[in-house]
Amino acid sequence: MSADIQTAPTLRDDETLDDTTAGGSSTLHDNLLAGLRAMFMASELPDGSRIPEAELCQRFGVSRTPLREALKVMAAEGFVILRPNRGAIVAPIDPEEVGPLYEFKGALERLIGLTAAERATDEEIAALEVLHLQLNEALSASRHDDYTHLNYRFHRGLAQATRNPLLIQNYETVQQRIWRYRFLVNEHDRRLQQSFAEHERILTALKARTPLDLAERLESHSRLTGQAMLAVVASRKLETASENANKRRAPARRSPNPIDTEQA
Amino acid sequence: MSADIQTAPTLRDDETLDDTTAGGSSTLHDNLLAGLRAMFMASELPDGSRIPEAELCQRFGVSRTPLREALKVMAAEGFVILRPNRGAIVAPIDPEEVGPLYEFKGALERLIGLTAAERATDEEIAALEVLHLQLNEALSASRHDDYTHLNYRFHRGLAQATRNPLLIQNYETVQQRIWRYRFLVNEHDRRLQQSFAEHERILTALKARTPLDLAERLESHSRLTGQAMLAVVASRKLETASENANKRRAPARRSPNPIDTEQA
DNA sequence: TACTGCTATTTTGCATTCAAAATCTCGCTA
DNA sequence: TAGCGAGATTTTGAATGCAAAATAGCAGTA
Repeated sequence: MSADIQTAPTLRDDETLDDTTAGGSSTLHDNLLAGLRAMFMASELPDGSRIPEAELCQRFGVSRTPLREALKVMAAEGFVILRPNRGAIVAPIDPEEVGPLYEFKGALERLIGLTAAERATDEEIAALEVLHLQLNEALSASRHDDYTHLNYRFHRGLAQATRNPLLIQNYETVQQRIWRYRFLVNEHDRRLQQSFAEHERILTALKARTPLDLAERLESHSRLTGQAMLAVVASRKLETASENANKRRAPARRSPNPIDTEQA
Repeated sequence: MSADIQTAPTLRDDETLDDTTAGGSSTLHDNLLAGLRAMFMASELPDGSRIPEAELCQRFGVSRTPLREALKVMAAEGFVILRPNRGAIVAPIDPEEVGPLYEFKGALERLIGLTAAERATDEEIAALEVLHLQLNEALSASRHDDYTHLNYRFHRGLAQATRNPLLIQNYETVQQRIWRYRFLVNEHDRRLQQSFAEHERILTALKARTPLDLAERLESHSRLTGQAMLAVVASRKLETASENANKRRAPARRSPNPIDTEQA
């Protein structure tokens, strides 16, 4: 009866940590939720766009009932906005939410640092080191997209090392919400170099298992990234302020203009 | 067209801060969600008990569809556990989750302290002072239940002063999840006295608008409460460990045995 | 041509229905 | 009497149906 023991205590790559359905036997609803989340992570749906129930039903091959259930959950998590009688839309990209998002994330990072330093297993630390090496490779090769993905996994791994399910879940959600704004900072080499240097120190603190130190470095890392994003948002805002004098209904769309401000 | 301006900037008492449906026109689903949350706050459903869809449908006068939608959301928030094909149950009281819950809450408290100290309006501070006075009255009169409710509102008010919607929402959820465990500490006068003293210092720091100080006091206040609960949990566990040698399926039910350990 | 108001179509919210799964009932056997 | 199993009943998960709301289309007017 016992499942095979080959479940190594390393960082799993993709998983839908949905603690809501005990047992794990997949209901249609849960698969849908996973599928939708994947779509969001892949940025398949343009932000602000209406979510056509019918279309998605087709795509996933289900009826409207389970789809709508999934959308309600996504709405509760902030990825979707439900307008009564007017359909669901992908939560619009809103520069205003970057601040609160990072402020909140900072608090979680700190807790992650405090607890992961003490609770991470040696295996987990080793796995994080591997990720760190891959991060370095991606950076050297200027594979920015890889870097971003690896970075995501690195921080998720750290969160998981805390053993606090509530923290893990909430951190994951925040990460996913921030994911949509990554274009604000992604392609910029300078910030990436800096970010990697911060990771270096993070890993050091983790290996030293010094909670306060790790907490401080994680929080700071997050804050710096957030500030970099906000700087872009701010410049973007100034830039579009004049343009939008005539053209209504144009909420700061993405364009290749990431970061070139000082980061401190 | 403009609604009346009489919406004073004080702390509102009861509200269902559900940012998920923009606009605010109530859908059945949302009312349901509010109703269910109210039921949970009122502890109307015994923990671990099955949630009879049919019954609740009757009670709320709706069909199963919107009810199930609401349950999915509650499940995502951790109040309900969905067992595929076997119905939903009220998330069982689990002493194991008190630790993670408070650990997480601590991180939020800290952020609340840091930000509320700077962002609270004078009106909000005044409103919190009023609550504080009422808290005092309740304590003096040994109206413990009132105290607990006022305490809930006090901390919610503080959270709202941060102006961070994400923080406000998550804090509210955590508060609600902890609410179910309040019996572990509630009726005990000693902890209440201590708690009130801590509030005194919190309010002082808030009025002085000293972020680090307020953060430290809030975090500490939360930690102490959490520790008090955990102490009860621990003693409860010891106590029932022997009893449960024979009687299976008895997950530490409530009984009048709150706190008498040192709190520090 | 730009705007208003009316009708047709689509989309949404919810109720109902239906098949599959789980639970219960009760007789049978050891 | 305790344990087991086949069938009936209940409950769940999901599809479908239906009324209300919103949207689109279009004719008429200024």
